[in-house]
Amino acid sequence: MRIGELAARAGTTTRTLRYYESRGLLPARRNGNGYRTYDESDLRLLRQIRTLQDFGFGLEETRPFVECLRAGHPEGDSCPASLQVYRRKLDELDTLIAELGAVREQVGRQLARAEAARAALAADAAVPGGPEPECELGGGPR
Amino acid sequence: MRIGELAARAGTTTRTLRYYESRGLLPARRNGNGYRTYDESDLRLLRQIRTLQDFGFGLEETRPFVECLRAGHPEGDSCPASLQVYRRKLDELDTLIAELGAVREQVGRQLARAEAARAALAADAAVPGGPEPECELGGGPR
DNA sequence: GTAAGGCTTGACGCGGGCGTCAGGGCAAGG
DNA sequence: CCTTGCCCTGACGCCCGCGTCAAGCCTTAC
Repeated sequence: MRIGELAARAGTTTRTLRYYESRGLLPARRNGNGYRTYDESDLRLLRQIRTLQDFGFGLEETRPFVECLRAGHPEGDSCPASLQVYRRKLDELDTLIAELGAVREQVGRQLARAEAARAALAADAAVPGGPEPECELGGGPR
Repeated sequence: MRIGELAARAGTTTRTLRYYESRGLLPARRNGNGYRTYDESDLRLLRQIRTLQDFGFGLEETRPFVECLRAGHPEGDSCPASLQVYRRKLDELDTLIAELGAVREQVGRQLARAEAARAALAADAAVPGGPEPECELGGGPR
């Protein structure tokens, strides 16, 4: 199988495969005319890489899985190094999710506060003698 | 106030301020010798930008807040455009958090599955006549 | 013969928010 | 006069995973 076919079968591009090879992740044999040649096991490695990438793993983080498969293990995560990557990733995810949750809460509070302030302004404006509108209020609470 | 002092007072760098100016976010007056000159209101704008940046807002997303302040409003989020940015950000955060949560779950399941598989292997190995260990099991469940 | 479609390497672009270096000016103090 | 310390502009670097263009070779079909 040549590079185009492998790329198509894995739902990626030839550029990506050459990039992986340049990183030493997915080396290829060459046939007589210099073309890269792959087999089914390469497809397996590639699919492992792609799955992890979709999970947000960096390329380097996929390396233990690939090496594990190449070592003949049944799954990419059959080796301790892969499990370590899983655990690190879980920690990272938990930390990140917690941070994002905190930010979300803060932003939500800011929004609520700002909306309340605008509502108060609008109420004042509706009262005779209240402060005049300060700006283009076109997009008020609708 | 010159650029160095403003940067120090906002806890950032001169490079950052020049970058903001290049993006049109924080323009500066110039004094006789070409030095940038800022006042307290610029510090206010800068602090607004930095706060939002810390929340993970992109620079462009801070623009409505800055313009709102410059228009004379009491807060950067006193204007409808800023509220819209808040809302978009909340949506983005919710989406992202949900995605990360899903990934976290998947990775967690993969880890559990892989660990169970290794435990089964270890158990087999402890049984006389079981399959021989396939690899360096040094990092088993500890 | 030639056009097509796949393959090769090499190299630049991108996005975001700056860091960092190069090369030079301005003002004050010893 | 010289140093020190601030300021200036311009430009390249970084991170990451590729996209995309350039220029050219191999093979097959017509």
